[in-house]
Amino acid sequence: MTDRTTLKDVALVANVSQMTVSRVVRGDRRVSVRTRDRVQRIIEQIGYVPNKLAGSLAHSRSNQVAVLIPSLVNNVYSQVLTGITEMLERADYNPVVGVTNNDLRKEEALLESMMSWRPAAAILANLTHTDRTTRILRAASIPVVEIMDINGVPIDMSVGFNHIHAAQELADYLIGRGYRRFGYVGWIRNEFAASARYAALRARLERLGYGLVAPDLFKMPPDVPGGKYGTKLLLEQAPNTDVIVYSNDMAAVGGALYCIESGVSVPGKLAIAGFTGLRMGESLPWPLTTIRTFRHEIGRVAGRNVLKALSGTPVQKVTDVGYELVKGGSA
Amino acid sequence: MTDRTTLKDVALVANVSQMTVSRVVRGDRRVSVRTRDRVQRIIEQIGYVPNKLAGSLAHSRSNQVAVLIPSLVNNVYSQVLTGITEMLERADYNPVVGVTNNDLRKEEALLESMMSWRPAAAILANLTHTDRTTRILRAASIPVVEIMDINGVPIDMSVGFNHIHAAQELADYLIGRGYRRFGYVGWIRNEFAASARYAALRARLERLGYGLVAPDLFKMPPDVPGGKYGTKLLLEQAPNTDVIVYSNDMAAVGGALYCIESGVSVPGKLAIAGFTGLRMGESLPWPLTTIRTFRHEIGRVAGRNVLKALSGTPVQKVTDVGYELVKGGSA
DNA sequence: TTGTAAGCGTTATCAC
DNA sequence: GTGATAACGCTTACAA
Repeated sequence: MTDRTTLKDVALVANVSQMTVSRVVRGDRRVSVRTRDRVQRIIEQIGYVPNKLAGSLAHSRSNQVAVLIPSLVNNVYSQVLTGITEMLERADYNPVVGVTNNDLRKEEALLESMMSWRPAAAILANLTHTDRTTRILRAASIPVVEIMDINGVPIDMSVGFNHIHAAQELADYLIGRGYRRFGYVGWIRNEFAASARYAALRARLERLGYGLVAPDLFKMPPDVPGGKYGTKLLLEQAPNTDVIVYSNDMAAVGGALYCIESGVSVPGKLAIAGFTGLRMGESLPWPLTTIRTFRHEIGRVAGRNVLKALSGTPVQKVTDVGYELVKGGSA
Repeated sequence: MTDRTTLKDVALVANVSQMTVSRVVRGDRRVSVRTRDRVQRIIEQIGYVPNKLAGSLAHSRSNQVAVLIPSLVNNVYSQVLTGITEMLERADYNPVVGVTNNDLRKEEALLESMMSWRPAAAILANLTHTDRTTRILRAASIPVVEIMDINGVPIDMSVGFNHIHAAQELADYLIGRGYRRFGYVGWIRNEFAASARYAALRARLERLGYGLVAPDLFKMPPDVPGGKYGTKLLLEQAPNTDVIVYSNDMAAVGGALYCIESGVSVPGKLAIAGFTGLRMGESLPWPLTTIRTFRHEIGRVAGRNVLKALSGTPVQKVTDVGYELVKGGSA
């Protein structure tokens, strides 16, 4: 409705055919240097911008990638998205972003809307989707990367780490350190990965005969104030707790602030452990014991896998970027 | 290359013309109820997904909005982006996201790439751009919203608040509280809004005869560890400092943690003030004095303005969503 | 090296 | 209400 300049306009001025201009634009070799230079100058002059709607339609393939993430407020996903855009931009792919708010129906609806753009690939979070979502993705037969969790069978490819192993390793470490009375703060409904970790932690502890006190914080966002408040609640409910595991480092920092403010000695009286490995945790008086995860790396690998798959390079189905148990001073 | 089902396929099965199917898909009233129902059933059955590449080309108008933001790691922008997507999704517009890393050249390059998709509108950060960026946007004659800063003349519309006023108000408040020896921690190069605030703060203080000590932290990210380390440096350099202003709340929390760890009493010995109003600041032993800004709201208003402009509703050029001085216990 | 012609899958327009 | 036809701006496949 605006950019009225088309290939034809350029061609007219340059006194060549549209095809020649098209070739110049796409960097096709089969154009004489003289012609190419002249056409390029004219393109600059009249400010021609290629129309990829038309291009992709004709080519029946776009350079857009559908990206569906659960949340942007959660720092983890912004870092993942940063990694994704970094890689995609290099190859001139544009991410089309949708935020699902951990709602599988919304994921489905957004995906459906995005599929109309015939994206070249799709990246989405977790391995759990509605049947319809899965069907749409399968039918599209484009590269699909499911990120964060690798504990299951991906539609096409998955990139992440094993949340269950991570939770178990943390549990074992804490038990090894002698903690016995566990508390948990910060789970939020519909966060698949967090739920999986919580379940794994609880299962591990139960098998070994230890309990896990978790106040009903399902609706509480696992951020700093939530962690602080949750800690207060938990300690009121179970004053003997000797270690609290938080669903993420933000909540753990909140717990740390509660302890500092209330004079609860850490880890002497109460130990604290987080999950995610935000840089913030390193700044506490005692470095936070946590599971460091590689969010940025997950994004980058997801992006790279998309590009590889699009260029026909074979890609491994499941990529485990791992995690790292950080043995801090807080537990 | 995949979804071979087109309008034609549906039309064939339904025994109507493509136009009728097209009307049904777009919810055009001028189709008999019977035909509509039948066509819709068939669409469901054979799993037809409209191709918006073709649609937008014919219609010469897309439902994509180009969104260019400086960074996703900075929580502020993820919140803004969340607000934007929320509004756009309601009207079935998809955001195409680019991350500029505060680099105007990159902004220009990304914009150029995105313009090929003939976005219906564009949202980008700040009022400073390359000449080329401005020219491209002007030439496109689509709604353009510049967010965060409103201190200047927008290309089309702007949504944000006055960073200079905010910085001045904070300065005046702190001076009113009796602080005299100011320190500053956390500015990062190329962050236009942060730079503007720093400059305004410094100017205000100088005019009133007070100095401002700022170690060379330009390359240091204004996050929690950066704030903690910067505070240490600053106090080594100027031990008499009685108040430190941080470029954002993350850095301020870092400063707070430094004080807690080193036994520096706040605000007795040293006062602390942040900027942005993250929830985290409320969890410190003393609520953080800060300037609360409305990131989510900025995003929502930006999105709403885009939708309004696209629907022909008149929109005000400059929207000031304001800010709020939070008088906490830390200063 | 360059050009011609036939799509790509929609929608606008105007008949019927 | 419904349908035929011409765009939309580009690329593919050939031809020259």
